[in-house]
Amino acid sequence: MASRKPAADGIPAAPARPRLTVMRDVAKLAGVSHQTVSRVLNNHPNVRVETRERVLEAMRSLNYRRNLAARTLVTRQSDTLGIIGFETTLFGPASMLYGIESAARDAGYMVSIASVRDLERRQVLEAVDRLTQHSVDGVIAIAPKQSVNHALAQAPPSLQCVAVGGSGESDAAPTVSIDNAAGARLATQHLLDLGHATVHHAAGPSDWPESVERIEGWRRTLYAAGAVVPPVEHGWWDAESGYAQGRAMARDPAVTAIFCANDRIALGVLRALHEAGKRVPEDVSVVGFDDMPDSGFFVPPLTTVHQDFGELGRRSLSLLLEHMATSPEVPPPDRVLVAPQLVIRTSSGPLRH
Amino acid sequence: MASRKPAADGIPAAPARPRLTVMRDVAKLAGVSHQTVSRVLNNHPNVRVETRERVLEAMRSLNYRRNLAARTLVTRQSDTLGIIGFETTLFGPASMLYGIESAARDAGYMVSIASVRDLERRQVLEAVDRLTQHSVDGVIAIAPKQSVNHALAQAPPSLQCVAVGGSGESDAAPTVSIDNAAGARLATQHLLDLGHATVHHAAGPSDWPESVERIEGWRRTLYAAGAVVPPVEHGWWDAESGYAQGRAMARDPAVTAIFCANDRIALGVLRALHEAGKRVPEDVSVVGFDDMPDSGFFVPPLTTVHQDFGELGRRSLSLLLEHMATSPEVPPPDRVLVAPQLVIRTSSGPLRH
DNA sequence: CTCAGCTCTGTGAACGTTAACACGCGCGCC
DNA sequence: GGCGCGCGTGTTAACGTTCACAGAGCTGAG
Repeated sequence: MASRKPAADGIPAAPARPRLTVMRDVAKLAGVSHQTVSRVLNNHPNVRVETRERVLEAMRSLNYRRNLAARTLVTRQSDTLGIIGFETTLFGPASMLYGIESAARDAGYMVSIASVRDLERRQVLEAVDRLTQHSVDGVIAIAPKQSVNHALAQAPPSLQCVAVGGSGESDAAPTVSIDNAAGARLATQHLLDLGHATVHHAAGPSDWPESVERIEGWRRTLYAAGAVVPPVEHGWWDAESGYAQGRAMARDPAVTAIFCANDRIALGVLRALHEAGKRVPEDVSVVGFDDMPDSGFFVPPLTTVHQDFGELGRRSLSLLLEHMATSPEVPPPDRVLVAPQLVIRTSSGPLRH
Repeated sequence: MASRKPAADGIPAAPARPRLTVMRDVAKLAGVSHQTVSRVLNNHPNVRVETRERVLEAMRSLNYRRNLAARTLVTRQSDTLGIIGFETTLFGPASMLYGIESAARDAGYMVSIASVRDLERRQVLEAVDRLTQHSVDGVIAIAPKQSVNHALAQAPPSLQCVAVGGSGESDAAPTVSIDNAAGARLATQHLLDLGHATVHHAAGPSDWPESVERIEGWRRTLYAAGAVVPPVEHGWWDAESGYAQGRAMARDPAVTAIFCANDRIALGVLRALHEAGKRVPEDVSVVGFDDMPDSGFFVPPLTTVHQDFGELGRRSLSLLLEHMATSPEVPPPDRVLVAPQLVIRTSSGPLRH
């Protein structure tokens, strides 16, 4: 029925353009002007209910959808937000991405994504460029390294950006992140309260603000408690690095409590401890950071600091929207901190011999 | 320097529109018509090199960027692809997403994402609708459930879709997925070869094709080897489900080898085994599926079936592009299978008492 | 009664690009 | 020498919206 008939008249072939239904068609059917249709679409108040109803009906019967490209052309806004993604294959960034996307959808925005392989200025700038070219209305950068903020500072000033997951030290863009220092404090204090003389730290990379802030929080807490601050070695965010650090620590009998920069590192530490014949938590307590989906099923179930990545995404979106609403004269960029939460499972406990 | 001056003449305020640089400006500077600029931009052959050079120079000096919205309006293609995402917070889907996005970028496409909270027809259709409205040129659906294919069948026929990660049983769209049956065969045969009388299976959800195909591959392999096929219980894709299934299996002395539907389930199984005092692999061998980043650091390191999610993404993209290139008359949809690979670590071994 | 000021609607002109055609020029061929 | 043809370029008209106006009809105050 609905199949397109080959033009039966003299014309050899129909033009390649299928002629989609546009406002004019709706207008004609409803017996109004295209402008009235536009008004209905944009919820302009000054349309008689009766007229509006007629237009709506026409749109329905023609299965009309407005052409966003045309709209974007004239309004210069696309109802699309850009996300600069990094390592989005990992749980944390992937969750933020999801959180942002959900929130954006609820706010009526589409989301386009530009991943970067690494966080060099050039790549970030190129991502920004790709996004601008597709005329996004704003950008959220999953930006766990300083370099991103530097790059963002070079973005066209008309483009609103917010950075999520990084440090707030840049003045390039407002930032939303977990309160890493608070999380580290929670974890460290928990271990101290359990009676451990001090707490060792299996750290992340040295050039990631998240890692640095966790170290800082951990260090301060020890200092405040008058405990000795053991030296830290930096690693990557994965289990392999945790395993390496864990092996070293397992050899040191002074180590009775380890705060890991994230759950994956904790997984590696756990394995190293296991191989060294140390029991957790009887001999050594371990605490992670992130609360990945399965960390409750590590051996033993991991005590960890829970991050609400979804909340992070939502907050960053609302911050962006807020900044987009105010005029482009730059207000002092804010930093939003999301409070983390300690989840106590069985990998931490008092020292027992 | 480049700041906008307030109009000094009689006009009270500059119009809100900042007047961005357009083809006409470039044309004027280069002393050609805007059409020539367009030709340069689109690499039309019939432009004298000298002219092209002049235009390019003008574009550079004006920092011109073409307005994609206008281009989309007239060409009816946006150079943007849509992705329908599901559970993109998990490693597998997140990796596919990343793989698709990278491949798309290399092919000159932008990627917009529409997540669905669950895979009901209505939500999927709504996602398709959102994407069409933003005039994407094609859609890749991360579609691990049958319902998605059904929904896709209802999408406007002009919209090219490919489904990734699902079963190929639908005729709605071409599909690319891991060869789940082959993967299951690899795992099962490996355990059989190790000398186990039979292999138990910790399964995923019953309504996911991936899960069903893995069961099927496992079952066939046992059958072909003349081994008894133990009953399966379905669960979810997470460690919790694996833990529950693992506890039950730990009680059964006949269980000496367990093939898990994914690595997270394997993690739970490992924990259950550990708690029950069973040694892995001495008492029970365990094999997973996915090869998540840290499964090499489980206790013990997990033997598993490696999926190349990046390849999956690339293949689905090239399939989509291929289908977009051929005219809309629907060619019989293909199914592309990506071969998985067994990664042997230490969680599997011969039975030892 | 008149005129200002609402409410509702229509008309024409952007927006910035590509498509379709037209034109002038030089070249080779008969 | 005429003619056809390909090359490089310019001119004009879409594409489907929204914006800025203008105008018709009504209301109510002076």
